[in-house]
Amino acid sequence: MDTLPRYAVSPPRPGTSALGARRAGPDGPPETPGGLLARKLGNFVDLSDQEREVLDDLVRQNRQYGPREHLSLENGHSRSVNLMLEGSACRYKILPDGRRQILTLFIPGDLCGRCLPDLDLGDESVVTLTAATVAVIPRQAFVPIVESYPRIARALAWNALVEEGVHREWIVNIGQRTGYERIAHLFCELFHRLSAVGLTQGLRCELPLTQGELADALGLSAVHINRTVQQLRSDGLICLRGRELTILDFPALQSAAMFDGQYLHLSQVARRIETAARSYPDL
Amino acid sequence: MDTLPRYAVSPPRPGTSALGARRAGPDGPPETPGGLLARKLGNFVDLSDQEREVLDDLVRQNRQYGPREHLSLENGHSRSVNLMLEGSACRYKILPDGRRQILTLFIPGDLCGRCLPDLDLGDESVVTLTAATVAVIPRQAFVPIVESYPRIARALAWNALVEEGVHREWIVNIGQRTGYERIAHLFCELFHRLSAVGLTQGLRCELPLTQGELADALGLSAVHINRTVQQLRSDGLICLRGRELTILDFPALQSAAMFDGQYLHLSQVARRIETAARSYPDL
DNA sequence: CGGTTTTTTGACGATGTTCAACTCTTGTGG
DNA sequence: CCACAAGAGTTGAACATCGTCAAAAAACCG
Repeated sequence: MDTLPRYAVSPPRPGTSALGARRAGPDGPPETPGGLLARKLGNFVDLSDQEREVLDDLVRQNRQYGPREHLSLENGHSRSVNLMLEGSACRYKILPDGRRQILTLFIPGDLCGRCLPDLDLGDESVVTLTAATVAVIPRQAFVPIVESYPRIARALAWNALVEEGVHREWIVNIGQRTGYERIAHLFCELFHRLSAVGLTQGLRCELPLTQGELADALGLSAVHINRTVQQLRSDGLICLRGRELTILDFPALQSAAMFDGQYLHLSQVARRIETAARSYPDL
Repeated sequence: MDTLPRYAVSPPRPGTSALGARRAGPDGPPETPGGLLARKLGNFVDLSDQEREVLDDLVRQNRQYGPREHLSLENGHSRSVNLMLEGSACRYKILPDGRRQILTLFIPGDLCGRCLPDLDLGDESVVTLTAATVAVIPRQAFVPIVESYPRIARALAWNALVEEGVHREWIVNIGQRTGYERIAHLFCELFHRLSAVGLTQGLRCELPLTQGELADALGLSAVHINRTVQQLRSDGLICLRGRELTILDFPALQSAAMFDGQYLHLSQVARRIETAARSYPDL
């Protein structure tokens, strides 16, 4: 209800983010671009080395934007799918009077656009939130892969179903939780997802949104976001300086948010975070 | 945030509704049970008579609950899909402290549960909101049909995509619109969807939820729903007596809600409603 | 009818918004 | 390197929206 969609169509915006500078997450070797997709899908299905390679090729063989640009990504109606490699983006919708609702957040590893069938998305659009690199993969390129590799097909289908599950969880979040709980919940979700692609260190990660964008994602005003974040800080749950988010007390944050990560289907990640939370009791 | 999930698991509830008593909608012949599914999917793809028959057989050949019972429908994790024939149902999720959010409303013609792949839905559940009749179709039964009838396959896929689109629209609705706008928007959506399956007469339909359930669907309190509905009444937009909803001024309702039915992909319906709105300027 | 659910009402309080100004940071260009 | 501009974060005060509690009235069901 605040920030007007200034970047609705395309004008670039000064890049600020280092989200995506993945040298070596605490949990895996440095990645090839396609490795990111393999890692993401590996959360849903065990992939063989060959299958990983197929995915890697898929990404390598397709056009890739240069690093760190601000783009206005095409929406799902187009003939291609965007794989986020670095940076973050969102899908949003604006009401006639300018209010904007962010519908989906995309972080590295996320596919924005459905791989197989897709519909005209109407008045929904996609823009980057930070400087970003994306691989643009024609939808057709998925067809032979899906036909020859049923496990990849299944993983892609699951990926889409999980994305839906996230939407349903957002409905719960916005519909039922207070501002305080909502923010806590989004932080939990983001941390889990970032961790799944190796973009966290300990209990620290980069928050891929400004407070104004948080407001548009959570259905709150930017001012209220600010005040509530301060509340979270003074309650000792998080430390947020600039874009750097550190979770100081993960159990407390999760319980304040009534967060249950089940819907993300990232169970290994959940376990890893739990141990991290134990080993970094404070910082 | 009000009504606790009294029917969370199964206990039946006195049937009240006549939703689904479709003799002959103003827009089509009396239907066979499967005709309802054909009509629904026909919104997305033109179906041949043969394809309609296939769908009809699919429904006829599979177990069907007797009319007018209250059921606790299994959620999508199960091996079957529920086709609503009469009555209404919803998918919901409850937070640990009892707040409930309704995620999806099902009306006749809706499939509750994905036809092809599906995931464990976690802590989401489905219950009927009124007495209902559903056809329980094993997921496997779809496989041969999808393989032999690509147009049906496409229609089913579209159906799923539209359902997702509805979820995204609900996020916008709950996140950005005021209570007044939210209710108006849901009324518009429901009227369109009911009209698509022939469950409206002129500008009248049966509202398949109580005010308390509306509250849980829209993220408002039941009291606020009540007051806001009164506002809608006194503004001359609707007439709501019991479960009977009459839309008195469709253009005004739509514009108050900033409703754009595009996301429902029911364009023929939208046109039909428009003419109805002209021919029944008042009642 | 008699009990139950649903709708309605009132008073009060909490949560969240608006507007406007100010500060801080960050990136840019001189 | 510094000055500057622009975006982002922060603050206060007034206000609107919406929730809670409690109780009554109305509608509905068997």
